[in-house]
Amino acid sequence: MKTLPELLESGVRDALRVLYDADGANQEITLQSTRKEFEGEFTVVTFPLTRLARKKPEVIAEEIGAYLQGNVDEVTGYNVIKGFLNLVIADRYWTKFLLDSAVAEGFGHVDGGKERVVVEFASPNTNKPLHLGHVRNILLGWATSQLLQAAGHDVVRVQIINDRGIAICKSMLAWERFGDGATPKSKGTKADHFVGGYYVLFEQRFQQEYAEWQQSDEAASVLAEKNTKDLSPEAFWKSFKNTYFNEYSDLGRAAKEMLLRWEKGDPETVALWNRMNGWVYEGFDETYERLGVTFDKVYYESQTYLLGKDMVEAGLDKGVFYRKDDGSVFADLSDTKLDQKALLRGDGTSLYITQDLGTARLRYDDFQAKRMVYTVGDEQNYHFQVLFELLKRLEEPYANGLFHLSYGMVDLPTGKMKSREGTVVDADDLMDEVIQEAYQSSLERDATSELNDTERREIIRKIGMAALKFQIIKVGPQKRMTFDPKESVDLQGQTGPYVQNAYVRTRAVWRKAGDRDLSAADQYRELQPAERELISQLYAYPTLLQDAAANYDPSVVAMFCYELAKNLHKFWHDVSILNAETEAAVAFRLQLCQAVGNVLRSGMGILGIDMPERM
RNA sequence: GGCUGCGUAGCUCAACUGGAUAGAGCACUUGACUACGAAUCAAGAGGUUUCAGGUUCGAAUCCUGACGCGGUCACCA
Repeated sequence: MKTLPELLESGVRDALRVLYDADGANQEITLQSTRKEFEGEFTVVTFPLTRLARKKPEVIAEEIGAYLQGNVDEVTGYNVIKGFLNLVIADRYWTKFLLDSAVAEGFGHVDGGKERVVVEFASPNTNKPLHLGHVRNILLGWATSQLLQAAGHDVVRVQIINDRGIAICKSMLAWERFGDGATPKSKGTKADHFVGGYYVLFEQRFQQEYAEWQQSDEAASVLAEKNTKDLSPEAFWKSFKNTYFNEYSDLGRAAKEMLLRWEKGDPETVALWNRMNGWVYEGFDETYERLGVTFDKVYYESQTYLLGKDMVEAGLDKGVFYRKDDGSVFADLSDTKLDQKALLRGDGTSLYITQDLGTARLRYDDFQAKRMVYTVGDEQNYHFQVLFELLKRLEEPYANGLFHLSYGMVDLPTGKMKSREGTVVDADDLMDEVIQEAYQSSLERDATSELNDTERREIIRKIGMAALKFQIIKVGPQKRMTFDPKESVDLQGQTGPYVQNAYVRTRAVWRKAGDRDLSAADQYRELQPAERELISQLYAYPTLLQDAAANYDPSVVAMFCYELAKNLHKFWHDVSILNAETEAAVAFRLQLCQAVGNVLRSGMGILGIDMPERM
């Protein structure tokens, strides 16, 4: 069966041929949904048709409108405003569509049959707990993976955890030296926070050591000798910090030695590393569960950081990379404005980018997916441009299916989050706060007072999480966003709870309706404006999911849910459901509530937001 | 500085990828619960889309330049 846009488009082409004897085959027909303030559901823009028809836009619109009304069954009316032809679709088309298609469970979703796609998101380091930045990443990545799945793809969810390197060694060293054998259990601290605490402790001790050292004779001579730019002592010491860590610091040396021992596979070091990372994963898993996300496979950098060298060799054989005299390997990407990029060091060891080459291949071997999505912040745009270009030059079979799902950083009202300044918003704290907010708000209402404590807590959790998730996902991914944790999140207006409330209304009316004969629904004839609005919006849902998936953009699903909820609220206000004038109207409106409720639950489900039955 | 992204109501964000009078929410003002749930609805006010040119039937959107704010420019990850 043809869709409405298809019907209307071919109708317009017919009209062009019949009315103007013009071949419209190559003519783009601009069709859009009609703006709220005008009557109709679809609009044809006639400005572009003036050349074919050789008439004024208004005249063309009038003539095509008349033609469509006369020749296309689904069009029962039209109106013309300037060059815009607004078309009114028949009530019986809408009622049939609702009862035949839209009320069905799973409406809008496509079942399988498409490509397999790997979606990577989260991908934290193990030295500190998850924060607000990770939250955006995780929500975005999860929603996108759900969206791709709803659009019919076979989705594999993965993350790669950076579990090695100097950072985790700092935590290990601090724990070893200052920890007194404490464990998360003995301290009663969430395990990843426990480990993160030692990372912070290391930094504090290091700063202390550095400050003391600055008073020494050695420091005085370093200052005299190396402060060539004549900086103030404070400024110089700030810029000298890395050098100090690498060349003078006891703690720095100890951390680096630990890293070396780890790389050599020293059993004691590896055991400590396993123990501390194990704690971190325990904590991460709790946070992931609270956020409602899961992974099909977890990769660890400790297992992938040596990969990719063979691909570099292959690239050398192919002649797409070159080796310098000192033994280092480079790719010349200057023809694509990406400059020269190092792939192997002079000593033959690999780099970040090398590892990513290898990991891409590894994933392809694991899943045979020709599409892979990387959910990573926009600070790494350049990195991924280079990575994808390299994989293309290596002629990897999946090279054309790679997508960097880039998103903007999350700022606080006070500016950027800085771990040094302690302004980082912790993920677990944030969730606690929004749920607390939802709790306060629920105290002012009594809609759930007949439920027991467990049930109420569960509802409040759903409301708080909906507020948080919706607030973040509704913003387009590439946009940098400001998030105010103090005001936590709103529960009214353009929010998750607002959408939930619309859903809860559709459920409440059904509870009240009880068992009822709905067979009269198809006798319903004259649609109210609020009903037409809702149905034509439902009609757009399947296409919207496909478009959103093609653009990797869950924010449009969020905005759609909001608009649908808004129209449901208006409908609720404008018409009676159970007290409607006829039995047909009651039955039809109940079905409409059912369909809207289903779509709201579906759309919000894609975003990772649960719907309560009451609130 | 090179490359790159962004600049829309007091604030947080939209604008179907070039279409109508640039829309929502928050905050502010004002109405609506004896009603299927008021976490709701209705109304008001709020704009030279940073600025200056250009392209065309038509520009927040495309081009050029200026100003402002990010990101990135390691044989780091």
